Amino acid sequence: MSLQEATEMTLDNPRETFQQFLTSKGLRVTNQRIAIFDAAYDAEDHYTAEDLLDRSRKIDSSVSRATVYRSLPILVESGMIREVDVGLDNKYYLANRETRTFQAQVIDADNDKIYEVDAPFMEWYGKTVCERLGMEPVAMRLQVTARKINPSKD
Amino acid sequence: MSLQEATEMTLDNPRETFQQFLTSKGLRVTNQRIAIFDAAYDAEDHYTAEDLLDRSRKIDSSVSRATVYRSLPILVESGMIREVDVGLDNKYYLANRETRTFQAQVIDADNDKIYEVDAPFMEWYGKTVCERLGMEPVAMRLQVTARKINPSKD
DNA sequence: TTGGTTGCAAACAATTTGCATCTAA
DNA sequence: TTAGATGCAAATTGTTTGCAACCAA
Repeated sequence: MSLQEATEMTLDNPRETFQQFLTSKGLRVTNQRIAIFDAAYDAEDHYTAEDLLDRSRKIDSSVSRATVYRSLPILVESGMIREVDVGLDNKYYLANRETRTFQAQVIDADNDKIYEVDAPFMEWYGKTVCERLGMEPVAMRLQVTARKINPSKD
Repeated sequence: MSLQEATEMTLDNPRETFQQFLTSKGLRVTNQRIAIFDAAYDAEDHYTAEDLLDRSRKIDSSVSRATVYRSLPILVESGMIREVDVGLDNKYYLANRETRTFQAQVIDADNDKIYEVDAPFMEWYGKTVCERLGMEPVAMRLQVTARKINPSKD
């Protein structure tokens, strides 16, 4: 395996990417941070801080609630997960795997389940809205609360 | 003044409208609720529950924090005010005067100031996003965090 | 070696609730 | 008259913080 191949492999491995992020910021690579990262990046769906604590502890039982809360902003800043605050009781988080187009959230009004939906031209739309105020978008979110049209089947 | 004129006047008066809402729901018209309503509907800008408590107390000093919190959902349900949760530390509220087109929120990333902006075709867009999931929109929100393009002047 | 990191428990801040009292209808 | 509404203070919930012990670099 060439050095170049090794480098590429490394960059393909999300955990390595996260470790490099930590190092580049002068932060330490601790067992707890790796356990929390693995739990956070593996998850299929949205999760709360408390969910993440449970999942992290299955990997490293020493993980504390405080460390989860202290790690979440780091994970978000690294771009490996996204934060989604839809105004429910707590904030939700989500692994940020391939997605690059803008995502909208649809919240089922009957069970608070969150769906992520591609909304590509949202980007342009947000920019338009900002222009009227002489501003430029830093982040944007379309959030739709909705209800199943035919609730016979759930 | 005819009876018809009197009725029209009544319906034009927001406080009367709110009182009628209370009565129609079998809720009592109390001094505190009216004071809170007046404070809430008069406000020019967004406000928090705590802001509203201060404003209400200037009208009726007996208003308690608990009553403000208990009244807010009623005010929202009456349609006289709107709730805007942009994921900042607390929820914001806003008098809902004439507006009928869809509103987007632009949050200044530098000072957390919230701007309400008309976004009429959002309505259609939200519906489109929902259709893919076999749902219909109950409420929707476009929220854009943005920054002044030329921050020389604030 | 040593400054960043951790777990713990206490602290916080926003909101909700139990209860005795009050009051609109 | 009486069920709904209120004020107060205590409780709850999600999150943050101070601090002594710990450990990655």
